[in-house]
Amino acid sequence: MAKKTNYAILGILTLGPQSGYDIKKFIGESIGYFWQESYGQLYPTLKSLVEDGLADMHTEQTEDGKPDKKVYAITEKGRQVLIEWLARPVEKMPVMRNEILLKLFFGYEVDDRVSRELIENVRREATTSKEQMQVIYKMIEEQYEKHEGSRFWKITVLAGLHNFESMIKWAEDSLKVLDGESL
Amino acid sequence: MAKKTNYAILGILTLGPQSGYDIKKFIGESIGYFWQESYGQLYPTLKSLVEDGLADMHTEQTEDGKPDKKVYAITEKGRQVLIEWLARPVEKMPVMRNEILLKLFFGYEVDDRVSRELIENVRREATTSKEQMQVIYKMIEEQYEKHEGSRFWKITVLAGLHNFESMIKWAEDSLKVLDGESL
DNA sequence: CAATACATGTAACGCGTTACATGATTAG
DNA sequence: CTAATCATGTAACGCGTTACATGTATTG
Repeated sequence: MAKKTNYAILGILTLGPQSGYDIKKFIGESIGYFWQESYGQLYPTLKSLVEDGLADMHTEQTEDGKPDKKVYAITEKGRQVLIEWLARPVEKMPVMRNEILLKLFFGYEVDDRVSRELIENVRREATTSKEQMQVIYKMIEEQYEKHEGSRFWKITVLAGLHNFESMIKWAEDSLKVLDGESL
Repeated sequence: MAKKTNYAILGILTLGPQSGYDIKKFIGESIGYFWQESYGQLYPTLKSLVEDGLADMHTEQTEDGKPDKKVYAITEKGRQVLIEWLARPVEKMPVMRNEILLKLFFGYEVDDRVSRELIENVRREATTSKEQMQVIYKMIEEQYEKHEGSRFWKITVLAGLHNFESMIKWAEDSLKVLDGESL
């Protein structure tokens, strides 16, 4: 049960019974900016959750030619396993491998314009992402205020917001440093 | 040559000929907060770099019982491959999987104290890391000002600095949101 | 006396992505 | 008419970590 995918799925199932396809879609529309799953992980994991008694499955007929929809629901045991994981402290933050920083670190090997473009690209993308985060934040405030999860969802969006904000500031500072200015 | 390890090693070799052991050590003392390599990757990759003519290797006798030190140096071809990679735009930022945010997202399933502790832990660790980054930044200013790489190294340290700063701010804001305050 | 630094390497394992396989329906 | 959406799944592949294997010298 070490694999995080298990817990991600169990967590999403607390929001209601749904299919693998639904889960993938939900991820894309909510936690996608800090978590993702592929079908190659999703479907086998759902199967194993049922085998371990952490989820139940029942099929739903869809009259037309589509394959039967398999709807999964979290069990009481599953909820307990999830809660136990949530309460466990995070072992260690895995050291991210940041390709952009790696390239910048060796920037002395190339023309300054190469590094400058790299940084400006980050600024552009971070600016767009920040705006999206702001929209999502307002959406939660307006549409999910009553939901028991709203405070927690705001917190995760806030993380993205602060992160992209810091990237924008970093990009601006970095361009100055590139030009030889001292901060 | 898709594997990033290749370029990381080639980049480090631009700073001078060195062994696999040296490279690992260098990573730990410099880019370790955004890049890491294990011996399981390092040694086989070094071998393949030599096979591809991107690096040269010669052994150095160490009189005592230690194994012969294998010193690697980047070749002209290796430098060209590195530069070509540096100039290539970053394809896509790989979506990080952030376990802390995943836990917080499902915070409604547990007592608030669980989430609060998670956040306070982040703040503590980020505070320590930020201070370390500040020390490193000053160290670069004082000891490497003359090196052609200093501007680029400052930029990468700045990224860590901004990142940890934003995590601290996020943690503070999040604790307020947890208490029901609106931002 | 134990742990850490020095020094190199391989094998096994697990996780995660991508590509493949299939096929109907609906929206542009 | 073509692309996207709905819907499930498997197989292959690659990357990266961890554990194993070996052995000396130095530092605390």
